[in-house]
Amino acid sequence: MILDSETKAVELPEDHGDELRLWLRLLTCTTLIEGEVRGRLRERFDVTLPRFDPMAQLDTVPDGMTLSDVSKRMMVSNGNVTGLVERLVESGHLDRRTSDTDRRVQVIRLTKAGRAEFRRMAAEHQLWISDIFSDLSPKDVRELMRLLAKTKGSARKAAQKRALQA
Amino acid sequence: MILDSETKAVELPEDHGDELRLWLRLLTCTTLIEGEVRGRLRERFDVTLPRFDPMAQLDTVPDGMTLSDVSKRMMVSNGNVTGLVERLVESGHLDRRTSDTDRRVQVIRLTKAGRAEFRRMAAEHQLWISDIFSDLSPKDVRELMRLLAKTKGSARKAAQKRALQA
DNA sequence: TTACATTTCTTTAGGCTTCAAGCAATTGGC
DNA sequence: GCCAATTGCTTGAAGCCTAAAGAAATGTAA
Repeated sequence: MILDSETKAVELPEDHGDELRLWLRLLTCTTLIEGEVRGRLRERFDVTLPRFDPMAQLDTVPDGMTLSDVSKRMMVSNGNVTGLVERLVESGHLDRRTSDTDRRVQVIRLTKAGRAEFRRMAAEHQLWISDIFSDLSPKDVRELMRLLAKTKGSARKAAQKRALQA
Repeated sequence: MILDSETKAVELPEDHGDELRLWLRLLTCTTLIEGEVRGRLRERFDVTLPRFDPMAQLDTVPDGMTLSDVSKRMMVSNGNVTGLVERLVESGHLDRRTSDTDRRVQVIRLTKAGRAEFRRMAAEHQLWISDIFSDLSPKDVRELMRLLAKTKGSARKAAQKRALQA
């Protein structure tokens, strides 16, 4: 604590460089891994990462979910999902119908073929990820999980704070 | 170690779920923070994140760099940078000229106005980042830096391995 | 009921991004 | 010198993405 001549606490201009460097490193890691996954998906299955993602969400449930659910889970805009789903329905991976109880709602789910294809891709995908992280010990993985959970919480809090101001 | 009836080592089907969960959490953190930064840049300065990024790269050097340098540092495609730079030159933030010694090379740098505007944005940007990570202790930050460095190395190694196969 | 707000999804405009192909300049053998 | 390979960048096609506006259905409350 620094005190000025009148013995009041004074704010020192803090250094925020560490956090910035941390953010840049986080971004580098994600970009690197995402690019690697994107490339392998294209090479191996001729599919794009944006097409893979909604299928991954839908594979976690048996009876489909709404467009809003998918867009929230993927953290992308609604309009984006509309287009992605359109193409995935077109290609036969997804099935789409209007909800019986609320005609605004579109329920989408994997077709049988879509789920089968996704499962094949997901199995390899998981091995790639495991390979990408292979230098990390189990302890590293646990510790990283913990710190990223903390980061996620902190980021959400900051986002919340801004949302309330607006 | 598991041995089968003939006393040879046997591979157990390993569980790779932890790494997958780690990757998803990493991705969530990045998406969350990126969205937050994007939103604040737009609100506060009416600028997009993709326009901010090349300026950040160019602010680190006094005399500009080549398009290739920017694209490598940003880890995006060459064609992408061509378009971004085009718009930033258009808006007066960047200055662009052909190299004297190699006429294929385009050297770009911040204009005086571009640098001034970037510095204003960067100062706030750093505070946002600091705010976003504010729940993390200095020790957390150091530890996360260390683990992400390890992750980066591991990912690069995996990418390298694949590049050699192709 | 009527009016208003909210929710869900689509549409539009504009910009971002990749991949692949292609052009021009340079470099490195020979 | 000459040719082939490489390097630096641009272009074109397709798809991805957001923000904002709008349409349709539902919820709420006088």
